[in-house]
Amino acid sequence: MFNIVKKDKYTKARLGVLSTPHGKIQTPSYVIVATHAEVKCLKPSDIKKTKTQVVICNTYHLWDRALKIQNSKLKIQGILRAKIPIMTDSGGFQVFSLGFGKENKVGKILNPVDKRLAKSFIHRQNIRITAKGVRFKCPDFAQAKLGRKIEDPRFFLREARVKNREDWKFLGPELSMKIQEKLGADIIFAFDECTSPLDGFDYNKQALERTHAWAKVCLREHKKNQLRCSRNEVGAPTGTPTKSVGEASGMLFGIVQGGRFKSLRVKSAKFISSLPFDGIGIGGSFGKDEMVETLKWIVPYLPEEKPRHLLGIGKVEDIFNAVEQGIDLFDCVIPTREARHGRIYTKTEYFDISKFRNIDIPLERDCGCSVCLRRMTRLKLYKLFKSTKPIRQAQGRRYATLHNVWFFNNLLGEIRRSIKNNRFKQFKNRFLNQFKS
RNA sequence: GUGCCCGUAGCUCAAUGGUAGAGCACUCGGUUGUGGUCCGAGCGGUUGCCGGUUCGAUCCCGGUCGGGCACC
Repeated sequence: MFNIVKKDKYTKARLGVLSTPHGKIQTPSYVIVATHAEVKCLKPSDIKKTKTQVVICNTYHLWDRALKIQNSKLKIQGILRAKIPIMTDSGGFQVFSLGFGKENKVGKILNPVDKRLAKSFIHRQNIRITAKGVRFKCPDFAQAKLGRKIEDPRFFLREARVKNREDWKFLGPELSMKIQEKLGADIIFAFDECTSPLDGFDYNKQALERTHAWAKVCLREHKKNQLRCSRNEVGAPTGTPTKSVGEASGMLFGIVQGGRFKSLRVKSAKFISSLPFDGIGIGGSFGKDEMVETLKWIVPYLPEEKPRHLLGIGKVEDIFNAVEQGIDLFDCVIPTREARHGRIYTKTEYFDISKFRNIDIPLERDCGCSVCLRRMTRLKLYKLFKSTKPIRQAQGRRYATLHNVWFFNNLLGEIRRSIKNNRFKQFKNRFLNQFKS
């Protein structure tokens, strides 16, 4: 259930409220990433200290855990205790990140260096994509940790078990829906194929056909699950759904793909919009400076009344640009990952904490986050990050994460207020002028 | 006092009679639907000191200084 409260007079920005079984989300909103059902470095009780309204977990990474769940109630421990709305991503991005990105060392945002280094032949050895879905090679966790856990004797036992297991795992739209229903999130995504920024038109065209076919499968599966769900709830013998789409179980968002090609993006926007999804996700790869252009192609074809989620974006500047183009939700690893790596965001800059060994000033002036309120200084945080004691390092990462997540959620709060006051554009210009990226 | 072992990058250690390597630390970049301390690059050395053997010694030999262990 999505209500648009206000539309900005001067841009496409809009203010809304997205209602879910676990609470309301004020939009535009940042969605904090909790891939493995936890926000890394934070305790569940920390999450509410960060103004977080909603988190996103990942189907692929919770695959094994999800299938052990017996009933369809929310069982994602950790996040469950935070009692906030949850999204789950479908696993479609892992088609790119594990199958292509890892192998070719290319991110979904293509920067000029990657472009220069781009190989003419694109490897996709770790995945096999068919009309029915995707086979992933050696997806097990332990495999990737080979280097790190080599000294742990228990590792070899684990390793032996992995080797005996099936080397390939298959994920398609049906299974993705099943896993996401098991996880019981408030908002789930259709299974899609995220292509690489190096893929050409022909490949993207084929991939888009798959994504569109899978979108229909996802809707069909989702409807089945809802029928089952509503029957269970009222105990009625017939399968007549008593609730509208998006209420009985999680809302389902379709995903627009099409890579860097206008005709494909437009085609996808029209097609996904024509289907009875509860919201629209925008996925895929962009060139470094092509995001706004891509949104300008897509957004005019999206239904006004449905929420729009831009997948995997946000740097500060990108957020302002996306909101301006009419985006309501984003998720991104930037606040959490950069915090763990000692990059701290403030209203005027983002800086590396390792450069503050001799300077003792507040983390940020006039910041309301729980860490700054406890008078954390850059020197103190520096010492935690540089400590030889793992527990102190973990403390440092936790404080950095608390601060960064609060910063981004608070920034979105300020953006919402500016839209409410018809001052979005001024706020954007003022903020970006003083923010050194 | 006698015997044995060890002195190599800021730290912990490799290596070989033929241009001395790694990890950590440090410096600078990077991170966009997360495989949790990440990724990339850079800086860094008269191999304790003095002599000898050798075309060539960090390595072999002698001395010396410093550290450790054992014994008297």
